[in-house]
Amino acid sequence: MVRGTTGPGSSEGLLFLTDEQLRKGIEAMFFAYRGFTADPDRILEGMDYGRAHHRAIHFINRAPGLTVSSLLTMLGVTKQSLNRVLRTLFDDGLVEARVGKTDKRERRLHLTDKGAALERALSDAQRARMRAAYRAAGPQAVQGFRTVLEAMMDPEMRRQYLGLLEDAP
Amino acid sequence: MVRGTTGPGSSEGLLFLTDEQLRKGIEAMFFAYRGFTADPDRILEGMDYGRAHHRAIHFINRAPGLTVSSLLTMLGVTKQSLNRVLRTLFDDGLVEARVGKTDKRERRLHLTDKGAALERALSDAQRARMRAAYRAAGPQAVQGFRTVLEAMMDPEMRRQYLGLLEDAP
DNA sequence: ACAAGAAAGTCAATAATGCTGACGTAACGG
DNA sequence: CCGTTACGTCAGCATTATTGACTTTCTTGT
Repeated sequence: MVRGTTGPGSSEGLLFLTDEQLRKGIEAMFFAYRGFTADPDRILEGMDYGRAHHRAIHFINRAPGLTVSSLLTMLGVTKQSLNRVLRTLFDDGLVEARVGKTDKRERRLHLTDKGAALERALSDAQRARMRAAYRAAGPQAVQGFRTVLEAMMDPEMRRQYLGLLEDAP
Repeated sequence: MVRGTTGPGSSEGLLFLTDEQLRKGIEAMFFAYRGFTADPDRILEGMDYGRAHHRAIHFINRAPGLTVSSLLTMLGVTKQSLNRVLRTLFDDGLVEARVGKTDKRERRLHLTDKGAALERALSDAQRARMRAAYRAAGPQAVQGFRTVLEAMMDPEMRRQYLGLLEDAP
């Protein structure tokens, strides 16, 4: 479906990028992102949490012991905004903060068992969808998918993203 | 971390999908979507509009003469939510509604010249980013990108999406 | 012809997520 | 000791979304 009118360019080295093709890409992003968030949203709905909580939980699980300000940078929100979310996660015993060892001003964030359980539920759902999409699309498509997404990020975000890939704990 | 020297599976027919690989895909979606919306957001900020207005304008431009309920379905929001957005667009003279020809209950939505101008500004910015990403990634990657995104949509959204591709008015 | 129902608009209340600005506390580092 | 950093918090506000209830206008099936 990508080509339609195009045909050419697709297989060769040249890209014929019509506005029409670009718009299809834009709409694909829009609809796909809805699908991407649909499953976790469904799980979270009615349990007093939302997407913001999911994102916080995701990154705390991804890099246990990260500081509040690191999380702030990753999520790209203000500390006031994040704080509201973190407070409910503390209160509900999903996340705990440990005072930094070398720098006692820092709060190192960790998931509790309860928090890890919710994280698993959320990411299982999201991974299942991702896995299905990957399977349906095939290996080459997966490679291309990641490549385009990476190119679409702001340089700063890309740095974040690649940074995450490196520092395997 | 099975991947490391990945190589495997990538070129053959088999997919080795570790949780680690899937998580990378998930984070790529997250960071890329931020980039995807960053440029239009920048344009809209401080002019009293937000992402919701952008989306409405996009689809009205995409399918001029569409009805309110079609737009509702595409955007996946409630009519009360959409109405607030549409009202400001009417008031500011960016969108106009024409009574349906065969069914007078319908309001067929169109962009005014002013609305079309804003649409162009918004989509130029978004297309520029998309074009740059496509160029950087190459033709094969573009194909894969669209394929995976399509597979990631909910079936209903995919129908919408494919429907849009066909009915070029 | 008339009732059922669809398309659209509206009022009101509520929630989640984001923002800015202003302060306060504790701890690090020179 | 003093400036800066890390974090938390209070207050106020905007945007985008939700549900529920109700009205007007118009189409359609019996």
